[in-house]
Amino acid sequence: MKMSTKGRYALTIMANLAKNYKNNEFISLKDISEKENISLKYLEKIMINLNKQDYFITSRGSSGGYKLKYDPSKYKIGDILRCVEGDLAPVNCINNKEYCNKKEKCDTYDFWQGLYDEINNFVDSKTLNDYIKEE
Amino acid sequence: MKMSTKGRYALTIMANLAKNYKNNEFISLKDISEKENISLKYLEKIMINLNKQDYFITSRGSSGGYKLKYDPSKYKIGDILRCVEGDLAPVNCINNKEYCNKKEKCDTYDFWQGLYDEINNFVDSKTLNDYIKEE
DNA sequence: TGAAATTCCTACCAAAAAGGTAGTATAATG
DNA sequence: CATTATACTACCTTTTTGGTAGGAATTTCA
Repeated sequence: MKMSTKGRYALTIMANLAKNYKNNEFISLKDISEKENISLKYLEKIMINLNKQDYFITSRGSSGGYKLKYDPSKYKIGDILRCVEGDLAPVNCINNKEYCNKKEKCDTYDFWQGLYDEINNFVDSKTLNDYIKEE
Repeated sequence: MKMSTKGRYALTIMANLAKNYKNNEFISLKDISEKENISLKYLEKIMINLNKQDYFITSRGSSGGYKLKYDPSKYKIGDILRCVEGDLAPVNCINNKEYCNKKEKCDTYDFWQGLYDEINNFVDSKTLNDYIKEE
């Protein structure tokens, strides 16, 4: 039950931007790519998803890049992860009635629902602000 | 971040055996396979992993099968899942120092560790007894 | 003004993991 | 001794993961 690199790298990107929030410069993906040793092209691809949200102010060209549009405390880590990973349900039958057509609820359903709630509660209780505070 | 069918089916198998604990008959995988509509051969493969633990009394041949060796309350769901899925860490760098050779701890490390703890605490707080009580 | 730097966008691809199937040996029952 | 069930090994197809490649469009800066 692993988070994919998409989720991990998305949080890494956001963390880098959060740390730079008070400094008013743009941060380029190239900077993050070099600092974190992750392929630039792969970061770009992940950024396409993140950028569908109302998360950033962007600028192209030399000395361009991204910066957070809002205060870091406004960004729930759960939202960031769901944005690139999709729903965080540990099994498909949660939130997806078409996946399982059994008439009766499975014996194991409540357990999976409980785990799902636990995961969501945790990731939604953390924001980018909590995160950079640990510096 | 999905649990694989191995984890789901393993819990399904164990739940079936737990429900049958007070009845002293063996339950065959064929019974479970038909009841739950899962391939028998796949269940056998999953059972090979579970059977490496000291979980069952088994019997081959006609009217054979499996039954739980101990009281259902002795089986933590976390242990069952880890048995077939491996470690439940959401990212590889937890519990696997060879995976990441960075000298300094990543900014995101504490978040992932926290999620890992949350998941383990939940799955280890549930046993097969909790589970069948919900019937 | 033009070269360099950067985001933005689409397509493709190789390796790994998921999710099985097949076949056979071994053991117990009736 | 036929049937039923576990025990074990090998193989295989599809999907997902984790990228790469190439080339716009846009902005800056020398």
